[in-house]
Amino acid sequence: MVLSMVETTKPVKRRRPQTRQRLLDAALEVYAERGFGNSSVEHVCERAGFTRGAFYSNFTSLEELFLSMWEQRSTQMLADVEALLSSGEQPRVRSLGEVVEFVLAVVPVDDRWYRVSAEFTAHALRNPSLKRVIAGRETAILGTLMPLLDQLLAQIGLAVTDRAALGPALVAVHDGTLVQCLIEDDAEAAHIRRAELFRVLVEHYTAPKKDLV
Amino acid sequence: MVLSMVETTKPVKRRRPQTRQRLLDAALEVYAERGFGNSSVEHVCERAGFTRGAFYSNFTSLEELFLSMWEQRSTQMLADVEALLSSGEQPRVRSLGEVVEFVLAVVPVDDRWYRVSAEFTAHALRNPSLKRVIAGRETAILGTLMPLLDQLLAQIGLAVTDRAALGPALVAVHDGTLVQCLIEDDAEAAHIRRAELFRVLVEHYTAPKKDLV
DNA sequence: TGTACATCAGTGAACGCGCGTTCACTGATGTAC
DNA sequence: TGTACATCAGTGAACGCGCGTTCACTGATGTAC
Repeated sequence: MVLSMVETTKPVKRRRPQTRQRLLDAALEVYAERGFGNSSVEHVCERAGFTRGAFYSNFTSLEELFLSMWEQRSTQMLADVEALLSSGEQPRVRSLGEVVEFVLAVVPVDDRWYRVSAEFTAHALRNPSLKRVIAGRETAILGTLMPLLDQLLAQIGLAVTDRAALGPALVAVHDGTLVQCLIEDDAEAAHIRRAELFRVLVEHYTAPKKDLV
Repeated sequence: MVLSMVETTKPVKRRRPQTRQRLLDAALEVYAERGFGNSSVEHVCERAGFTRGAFYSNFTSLEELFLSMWEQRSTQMLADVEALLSSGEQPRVRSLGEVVEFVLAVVPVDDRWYRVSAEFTAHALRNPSLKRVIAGRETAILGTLMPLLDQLLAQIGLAVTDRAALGPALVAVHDGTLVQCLIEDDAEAAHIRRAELFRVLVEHYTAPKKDLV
């Protein structure tokens, strides 16, 4: 309510934020379509509907735009998941299969985004300072998803036994199988294999709650 | 013997193959260092010690060079593994841990290669015809490694129960954990987690041989 | 074995384009009074 | 509420560079006789 009032009583005047956002959005599209290396300032501006000068008024380089876009999308996606968890209805699950099913459903699927992510990962492999960014993203993802997993597992009387192993394992399997899902002809089969793999892992690093406490 | 005779009685005259190879080798280095998008014909030629004309005399585009290099390295790596297996001494293993250890040791580790692979994967996500190439590589890798795995497992009285699931799972875990190994500060820990993950998978998709036959 | 000619394979100059980057300029928006 | 001025935010022309691509040329290698 308060927010919407602020929005209406303060109609768009200073356009900077909007311009920035349009450039950021255009960047995702252009990068996903052409790849980072084949994208130019011109391409992004054309897509966003600006001239090149507008770009330089908002960013210093494509590199900076790329990084900004990536960080914005990353944090936004996690924020979405957390909002879904805290405010929404708590899901009810009855089996390990349902646990995995729900977690996978929560992870958003966006071809463009994962295309860009793959490129970003490749980029980070050549850029030490970006490695930290990637590592930070992994930590953030786990920080959001592991509590959800705990909560779901608790419903069926299970608890994670080895957090330090399961976390990175899930991320690795997520990344590895995602590529397969995007590349293979039979995406359906790939998704099924993916879910099964998650199940195997969760099952292995999990035990009935009584045995722990 | 015969080969070496041929080589010595036929000293280098026609230089084309050598030139091609030097360009292919330079391509790997340049791509690994700069990324595909930031590499130019000029860069590759400079690295190889040729002028740009030499490039156009051997390839039609960077894209073609990239693909040639990738396919050459891919097939070479598998050929190396197979040579090691067929001619070399058969390894003796006594536990599942040793099986995984040996398989992982056989897979070559080359930072530059995996940097390029990550980029190639990202590239393939935008290029349908390359998806086939990636899928073919997965098949080829499994075609080489699964027999090895079978052989090693047999030594400890185990056999794979679900080939269709284990194969892609191994590839996914390989790719996913490799990125972690290359990106994380503590590569040692990442490698250990990696091996454990392989062990968990192999263990899950394996059973004592008697139960099968 | 030597000579003449043909082909191979790479050189390096030249051309032009795409695009990064800058910057004077301008219309829109905000502020002071 | 209106006017004058300041600042914001993007325009679009201009400049120059890197580099893709071509091509006439040349020295090296192979062939015929």
